[in-house]
Amino acid sequence: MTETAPRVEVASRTPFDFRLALRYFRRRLGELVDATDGDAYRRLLLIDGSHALVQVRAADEPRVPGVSVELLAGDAASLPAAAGAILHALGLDDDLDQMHSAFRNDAVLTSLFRRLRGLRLVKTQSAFEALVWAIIGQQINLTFAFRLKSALVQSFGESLLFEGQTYWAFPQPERLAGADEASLAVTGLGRRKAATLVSIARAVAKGQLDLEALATIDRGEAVARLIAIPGVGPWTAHYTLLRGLGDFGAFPASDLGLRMAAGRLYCAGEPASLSRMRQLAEEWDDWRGYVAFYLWNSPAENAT
DNA sequence: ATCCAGGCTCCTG
DNA sequence: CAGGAGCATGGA
Repeated sequence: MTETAPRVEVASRTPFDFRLALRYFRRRLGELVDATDGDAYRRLLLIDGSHALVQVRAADEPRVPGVSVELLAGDAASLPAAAGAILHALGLDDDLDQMHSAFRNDAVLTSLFRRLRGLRLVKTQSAFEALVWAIIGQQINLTFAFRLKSALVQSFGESLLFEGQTYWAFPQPERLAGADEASLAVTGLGRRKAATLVSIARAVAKGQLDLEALATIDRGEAVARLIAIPGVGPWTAHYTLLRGLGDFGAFPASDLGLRMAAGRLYCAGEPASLSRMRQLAEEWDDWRGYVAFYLWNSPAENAT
């Protein structure tokens, strides 16, 4: 079975709590791409065009924080790349100590960091994945957004059957580029989002749009380029930079969930106003996006 | 039917 | 640049 699966240990900076990452992946039932199985996270990656199904668990030795990455299926040669992808996605190199000390005089954030100690910003496997997910999630409730994502994944993503379970990779732009807008709209996306997704997928597939390269330029310029795409606004642009490219200074200030969570911490439960959000973002400075991820993971029932 | 949901666009002051 | 009116598309 899996006893002989190639595997590698990947170390993390401290603090790190794998259970919080797992909880994030489990936040909605029916998630196909980021799969969980008990205490394990499983994901089908495409590495150099071939399938690599990885299983991630907390490191065996709890005194050394990190994860073990096992290759359940695929070419053993792809294990290092897979481990690197997981390291990045789980944010194991993010310097939480630096963030903690930057806000050591901020009682609210210090309490939030303590409550979610070891939580790291979960990144997507590509900027394209974050952008597509953001577009799907615009102005609809999250439950419905997850359903739409599943439909998209099952139509355009590659899959692998392993031990009776089907695992899905997030759709490649090349595949989505060939989609028929009309039939995409039928799945509930709506004409506008369908058109936006297909046009982005085509631009990426043709090499006209290099989303990963946005990480190498000025944030303002990156946002401007994303917003130039019809159907992409500031919220989508910032979400993409944050979750897709790990730009901790990106911040979707208008996000409803953020405004609610910030409201619980700062505004007596009322959703924080946009101007308040901007003010908080100023305080949070280069860590504003990372703080946002903490807020998203700070549900009402956990509020102090 | 009515209001809401992890917005976007266009139009005003 | 801030604030507001439509707009789209299902859910509860």
